[in-house]
Amino acid sequence: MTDVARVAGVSHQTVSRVLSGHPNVSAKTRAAVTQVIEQLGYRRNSAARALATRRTHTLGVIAVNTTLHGPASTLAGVQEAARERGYLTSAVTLRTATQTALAEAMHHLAGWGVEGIVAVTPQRDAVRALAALEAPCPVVTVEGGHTLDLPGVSLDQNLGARLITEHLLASGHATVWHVAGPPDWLESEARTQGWEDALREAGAEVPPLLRGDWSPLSGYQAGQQLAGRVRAPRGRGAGLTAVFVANDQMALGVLRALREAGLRTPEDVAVAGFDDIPEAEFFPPPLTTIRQDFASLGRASIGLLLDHIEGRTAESTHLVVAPELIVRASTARRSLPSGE
Amino acid sequence: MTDVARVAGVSHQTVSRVLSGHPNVSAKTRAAVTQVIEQLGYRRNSAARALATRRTHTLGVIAVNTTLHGPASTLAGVQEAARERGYLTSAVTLRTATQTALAEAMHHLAGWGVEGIVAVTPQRDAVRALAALEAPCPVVTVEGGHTLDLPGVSLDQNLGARLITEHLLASGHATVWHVAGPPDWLESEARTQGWEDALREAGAEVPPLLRGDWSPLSGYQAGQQLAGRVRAPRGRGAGLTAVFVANDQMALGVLRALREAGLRTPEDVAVAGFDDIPEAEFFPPPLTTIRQDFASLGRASIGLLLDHIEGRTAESTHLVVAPELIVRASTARRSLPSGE
DNA sequence: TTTTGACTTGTTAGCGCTCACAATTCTACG
DNA sequence: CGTAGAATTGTGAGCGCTAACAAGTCAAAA
Repeated sequence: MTDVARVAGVSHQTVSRVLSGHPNVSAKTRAAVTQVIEQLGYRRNSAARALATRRTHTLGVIAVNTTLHGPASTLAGVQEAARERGYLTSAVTLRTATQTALAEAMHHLAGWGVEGIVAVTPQRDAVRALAALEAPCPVVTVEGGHTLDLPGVSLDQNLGARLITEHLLASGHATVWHVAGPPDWLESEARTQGWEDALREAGAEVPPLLRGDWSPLSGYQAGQQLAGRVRAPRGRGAGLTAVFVANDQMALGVLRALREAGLRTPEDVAVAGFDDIPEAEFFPPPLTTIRQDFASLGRASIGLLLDHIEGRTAESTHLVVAPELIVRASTARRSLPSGE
Repeated sequence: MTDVARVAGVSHQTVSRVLSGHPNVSAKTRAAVTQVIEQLGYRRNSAARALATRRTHTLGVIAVNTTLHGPASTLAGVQEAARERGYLTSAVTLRTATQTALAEAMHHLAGWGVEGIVAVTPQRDAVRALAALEAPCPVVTVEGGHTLDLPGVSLDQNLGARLITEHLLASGHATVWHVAGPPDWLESEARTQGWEDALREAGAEVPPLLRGDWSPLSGYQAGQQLAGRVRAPRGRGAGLTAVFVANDQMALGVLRALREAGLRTPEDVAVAGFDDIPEAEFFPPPLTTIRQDFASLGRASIGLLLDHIEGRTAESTHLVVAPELIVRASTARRSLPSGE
């Protein structure tokens, strides 16, 4: 910077002013300095800047399971939004969101002086641990629910589940079964709740719940159980004609199990998923599901976080994004209620 | 730091020495200082440190398409390895790897004083652009091929394709068709090459090439063409009994197209993929594929990069990792060659 | 006891930047 | 033409840390 100042024949402070876009610099000086900067290929040292301003302009991201479609897309949205607004992001990927792992991640980020943290931790325990941890900076959660007082953004999982369930009911099914995700995931619970609410409101019977762990394998196992129920039409499983699976990956497993049991989708059993992963359109058959705009979710979280950091009091500390129902072949309308 | 020094009754320099693990500090002093640090919850300011040492301990990652399984896993590996070695990573996600986008990303990272960059850019043009760009720091590529003089790590795509092809030939197929990825992707070309080599070595006919763009949709379209060939057994398509698809997502599309055309997998046409995405095991039918250890790839790239940065002359500037063949139902052995 | 050398600790000067303030120049009006 | 007020530029200090050197301490050898 001193070099630039010398060559341009001004003080280092003037160079600094040009770089920061300070208004009180004459057009002539600004042009001259800009040209020298260009010519010398000078770049302002961010460490020195951070030291002097006490602002690192760095944000941290803590995420679990970033190899999955949802978190990965969210991450991309977060990064992009932060970059646009002049911040550096650094992500820490956790295998499991234990209290210690979270604390360690936060410690790591804090060591680098991050000014804020976006936590993509959709598990109830993780959010609780996060709230318990005294953070050295503002924290915003993505899909963290709003039970605790952490600000955050989330998708209206409940609404999504209702949309799916109502769609299936409207397609002529007497009721809808549900394969839920792990009970400690907030998303999982919200989807289950939405499903149950929609059934009750429609006056439909609420069948027993099946659970998986989001993996295709667990969906497959749940699917085998479901297939068994269909085949034994007496008792509680009677009338199993539609299933809402809590995510697309498990739905893939369910579809396989049903197929192996000789059941057709959607003729014998309609199946719907949740997430709209890119593969969903090519499942056997193409899957009805709920599209989540993860990237927007990520962007929104950055907006919220920067509102906090940069002092704009965010009136709404909680943003909820609406989902979109994508209807495909796996829930094609049944012209005649079966079994009559 | 001054506070810590005051409370511990030593100079700030001694505190610095304790923090840096300098050997010449008496055990007693070290213990005392450590305790005060603990007590005050002191954390060394990384900006000041970077300013004084002229080392930011920050690495940049440039990646395309991070929402896909491969890049996302690689990213996770990179991050983890860097964190273990005391570096901060910052990722920039690009939609498309154009020269300008790459330059901008590099500029962004350079502005933050990154000491090295890992580029996950598997496209030929991207690597070329990267090589042309004069980087402000060492750059290591992942899946960037070794045609240019950028150091990097990659998986032996060629070998993977050979394994698949040889497996299919060994299963009793006269030859193997191939649905390739986009021609400007290095991975795509290497897989095509491996397939072709294996066929030639086995003395099998090399059928015409089909191409997709990695998406399930493009696989579906390719699958429709393939199905047409099977149905019209005169001419060049005769004997189409096995297909090697260049990635699992396209394979999903191919499977759907074949199924819709009334062809059974593997009885009528065997299908194999590449990548081993988590869903592959639950495809209809479970997909034979090549498993890639993306996380190790990411870790290896960090190893290579730090070798460069920290001055250890890396003898091998190019690492190649071996893939693993995963055999599943989609290529079940055919007991009798069909059509005889 | 004295001296030597190794070990331990303290002192000073920046790293490259921004902030607050001082100094200078320019503009406009009486 | 003089001067207030604004606009522009320069000066010095300091952000929190480490590198290099200086100084002090202690043990063992002479």
